[in-house]
Amino acid sequence: MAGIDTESPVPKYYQLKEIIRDMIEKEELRAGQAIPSEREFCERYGISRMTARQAIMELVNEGLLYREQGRGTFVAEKKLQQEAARLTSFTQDMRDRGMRASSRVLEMEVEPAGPVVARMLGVDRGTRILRLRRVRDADGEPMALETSHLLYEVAKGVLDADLASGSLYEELRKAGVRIARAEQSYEAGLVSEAEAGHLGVPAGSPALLIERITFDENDRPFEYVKSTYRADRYRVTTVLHP
Amino acid sequence: MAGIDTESPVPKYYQLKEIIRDMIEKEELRAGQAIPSEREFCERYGISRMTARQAIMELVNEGLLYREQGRGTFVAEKKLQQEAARLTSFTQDMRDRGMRASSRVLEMEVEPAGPVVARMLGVDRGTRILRLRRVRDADGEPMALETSHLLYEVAKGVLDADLASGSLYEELRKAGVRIARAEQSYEAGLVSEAEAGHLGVPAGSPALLIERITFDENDRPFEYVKSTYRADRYRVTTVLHP
DNA sequence: AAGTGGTCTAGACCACCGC
DNA sequence: CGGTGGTCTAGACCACTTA
Repeated sequence: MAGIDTESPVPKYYQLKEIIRDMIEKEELRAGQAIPSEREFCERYGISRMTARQAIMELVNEGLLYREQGRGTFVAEKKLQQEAARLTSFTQDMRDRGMRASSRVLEMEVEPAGPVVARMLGVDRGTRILRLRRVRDADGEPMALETSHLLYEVAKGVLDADLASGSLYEELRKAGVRIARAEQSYEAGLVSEAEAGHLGVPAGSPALLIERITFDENDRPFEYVKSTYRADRYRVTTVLHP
Repeated sequence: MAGIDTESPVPKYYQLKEIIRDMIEKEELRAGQAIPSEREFCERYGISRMTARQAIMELVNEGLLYREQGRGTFVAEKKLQQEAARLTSFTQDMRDRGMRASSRVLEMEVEPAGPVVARMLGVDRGTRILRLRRVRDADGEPMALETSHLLYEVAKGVLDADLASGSLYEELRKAGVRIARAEQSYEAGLVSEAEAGHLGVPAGSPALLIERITFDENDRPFEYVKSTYRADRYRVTTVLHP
């Protein structure tokens, strides 16, 4: 990417975005380092300042860069780049937190949907559901207790996968399920007697209860998950905008 | 908000943002409805198109509006607005949940920043801080206990505002503080002996602990808030994307 | 054809920062 | 002081939608 092609149907500001992204990816620019100034880009590529500005502002919005009045524009740290709440698997979530994820399957059964699960997944009561109950460990110690309810039609392709080590989402993606979005809720609760042993904390300890409904690309829910996270090991951070 | 004040130090594009936000809040514009065109705003307020455009683009980025090429710009549905977790005041949050917010001020003092507050706000220890401790009620019943630490330099303009009924953010916005983003974390915990009376639940009840650092448009933190929400009345929902 | 948003120009003045 | 980003102007041509 040597320069900007004026003849191209691709907008100039977009070409500049790609150029800057490339520079960062190739580590010509490192985290914390200043990128060339707006006026510098104008001269170098023969574009107007507003155009250079649009490219830079969009990258700032995406979290790749940050600006400081009077000083310059800088490459953001990786952790700042992941600001927005992303839909990730437990495996990826733990990796981001610098821990190693593993799992132990407690139960795995095909059963008819009960009233709650049927409502959450928008299917008739009695529809076949794969229920999967797992202890999720981080660095070998219990982090959460998780119960997934998957549409059997979707999940049957992953029945024989090794769910102890691998990621369910990884398996689903290989099976052609494209995840579009999820609705997730956070609530505080207490660890029950039944859960205490699996989580390795006393009953009555605080716990973060997370519920999630995951939708495929046709906006159909295919998974309903309830998790109990140990409050002493887990917190959620997000960035909010006005 | 009748028009745009050319003499004001507040940028024109930001004044226009406020005007559009107001129109939506007062339901002069409803979800799915088109807002005036860019050129219409230019004429109405005597500003250039790029300025009107900047205001609109930022509101699109924030999820309040969406644009369709050749058709116009429209007000987003509420549920779409909340897709990316939005930064709202307690007052607005309760309104969205169909409840009426009110507050009781427990403490309000100017004091030097301690080590934790100083670190969270990125200032020197001893910097003057306005500490505001409030019970936040929803429909007249306790919902949360909230302690705000505000930079005194920023907060002094709102000292005499009626914080019992009004929104702190509303007051800050009137005072010219422009909120850019916030970092918020969720954690589970238990209600302490000291908090139990204020919240109207027994000590040891589950509680959602929310911490927030709010940044102005220069990326300077000006507020650090710790809140304890009753788990039986409050849960947080967000939409995640892959 | 008229109106919308999408892109772009070539300037301008300002506030802030570091030297 | 010179350089940076922040704001703003008054135009321009384009692609797209709707009528």
